[in-house]
Amino acid sequence: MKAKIDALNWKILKSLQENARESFANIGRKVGLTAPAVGERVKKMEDIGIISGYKAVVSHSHTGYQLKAIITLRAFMGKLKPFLEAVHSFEEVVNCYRITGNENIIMMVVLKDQFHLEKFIDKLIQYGETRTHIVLSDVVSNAPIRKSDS
Amino acid sequence: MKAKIDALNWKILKSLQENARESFANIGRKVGLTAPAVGERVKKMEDIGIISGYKAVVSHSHTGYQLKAIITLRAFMGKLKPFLEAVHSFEEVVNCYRITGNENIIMMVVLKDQFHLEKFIDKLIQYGETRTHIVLSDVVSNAPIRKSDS
DNA sequence: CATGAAACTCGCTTTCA
DNA sequence: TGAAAGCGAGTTTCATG
Repeated sequence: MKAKIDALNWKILKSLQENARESFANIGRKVGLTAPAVGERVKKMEDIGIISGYKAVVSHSHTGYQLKAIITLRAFMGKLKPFLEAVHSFEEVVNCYRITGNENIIMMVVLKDQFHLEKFIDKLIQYGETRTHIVLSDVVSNAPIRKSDS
Repeated sequence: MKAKIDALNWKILKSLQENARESFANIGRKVGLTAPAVGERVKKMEDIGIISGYKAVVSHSHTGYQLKAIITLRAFMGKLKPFLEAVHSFEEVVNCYRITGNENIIMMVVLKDQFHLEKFIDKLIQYGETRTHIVLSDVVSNAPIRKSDS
């Protein structure tokens, strides 16, 4: 689980979180290593699981999903498991977490418009009680993990 | 805002969302294009804003943040703006949204342990009333944007 | 298509335990 | 002395005009 990450690896992680397509040669120039050395360190971090992948960030608004919402769900008796299985097939759901508290599920969803939202909520109603919050603006979006100043 | 994305571009987006470091040549083989053709399409999607970046996904648990929480904030009078400025400097905050409803802010935070959580909540108390939900498990994590079946 | 750059492999060297 | 890490050269693959 725990892994010692030295200062050089933190610099590499910073760079890859800012631009995952940056070349190892360029990263090497910034951190003071040769390209193969960077490649080796990156591969090791992938193997250990520190780096779990590389994703292109696709704009929701540019792909037709203008509306974002946070929806909490308080699942009915016996309906939590069916929901957990079904949620993977809901294309609207970007993030979904099981949480403690009165509601057991919280999810971030993207939608085309208010009609789409209405239809989506209707789809959820069989699983439990929902509460919906419209997202007015993104303040912080997937901030990079930085070196913990412990 | 809205941009026509054809089937080929959706395939390219799918590939880049699965692995942002995949070479254009490889993507080309999968979708039936040459490398330069893929490069051109990708560049255009970057210019338009459909692709807004490429990020390495770094594991929270492997970097010392074992605890995840969702915290809502109901800001005190006059404290919302100061919070919105300060939140960018909070390394614990991965996502933060302004939302409608009784609470005006919701954020996803990563923490080292329960003591870290306690300290973080103390830091928030000056801005408003908080409500904390511990994340028990990730059900869906940054799901890729797929073609809307409209 | 052609050229320059980048990624991978390998063998050599240094360091530190 | 053995393991780990970086470097440099050579080859293959890739990006871009």
